[in-house]
Amino acid sequence: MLSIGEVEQLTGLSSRQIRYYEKVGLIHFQRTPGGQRRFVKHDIETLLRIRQLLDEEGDIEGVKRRMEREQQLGQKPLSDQERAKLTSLYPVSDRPGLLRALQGIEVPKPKRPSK
DNA sequence: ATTCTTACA
DNA sequence: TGTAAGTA
Repeated sequence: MLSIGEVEQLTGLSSRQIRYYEKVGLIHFQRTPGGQRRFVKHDIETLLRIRQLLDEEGDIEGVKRRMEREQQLGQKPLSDQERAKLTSLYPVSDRPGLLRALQGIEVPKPKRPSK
């Protein structure tokens, strides 16, 4: 599971935007007992999708309508091509890491110097 | 050090 | 949307 800080770093979205999308009901996240948000692969995809739709639609309502319609039609797994497009719309700090995260590969996090 | 919510130049 | 404030 990823923290909001890691998701910011990974997607280039601000924590403000992430929390706002949740606030308006476009997405919801799991919470730790302490109330902190926890993110999984699918959340990353959805967050990037929201930003993409927001650009196309202009407002939150437009995004909501399109997301509802997609739900009714059923979601399909992202192709490598769609993944590439989704991650190249905006600058991200670690695109290779983002691509791996979207494919479910564990992204190594900087840890304590063990040597 | 991080994250969370609320409020506002 | 950014950011400051006061917590957990």
